[in-house]
Amino acid sequence: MAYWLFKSEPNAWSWEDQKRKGEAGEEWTGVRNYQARNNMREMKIGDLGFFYHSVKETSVVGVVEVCNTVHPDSTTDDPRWECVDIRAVADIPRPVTLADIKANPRLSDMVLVNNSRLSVQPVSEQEWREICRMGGLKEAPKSA
DNA sequence: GCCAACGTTGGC
DNA sequence: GCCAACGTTGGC
Repeated sequence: MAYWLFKSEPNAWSWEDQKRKGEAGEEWTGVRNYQARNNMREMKIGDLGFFYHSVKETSVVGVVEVCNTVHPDSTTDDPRWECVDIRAVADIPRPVTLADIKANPRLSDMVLVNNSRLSVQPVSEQEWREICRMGGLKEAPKSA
């Protein structure tokens, strides 16, 4: 069971859009970066992730679950690009901003802080619990 | 809107 | 295989 973080610019694909897809979830398309793709290759059904709004809000706003392992990205014919499917699991009661994360020494090793351009990134269990706590989630959501 | 950081492309 | 040029991302 691993933890991840998915970044999206809300103008392109927002947490609201993701929630609208409900239980069925949606393909996480559009990744054109090898490192991010390789992270998706590692994902298993039931892995949990944070949904992060980049650019405008710069905050963690939701929790998602991986509901389909990696497969070709339907938005391109280029066989190099693959993606997983994710579905919304829970709102973060109090969104955790990038400023909050940067201000927390326990999170100083987060990829989000040190490699801001990687759009799909791993999150350690400690980081996962800390952000859940900061966001007002009493306990980290369990996967179905 | 600017710019730093990073990734990719392509000439040599 | 190196590196300059270019494009994109994303924080501020």
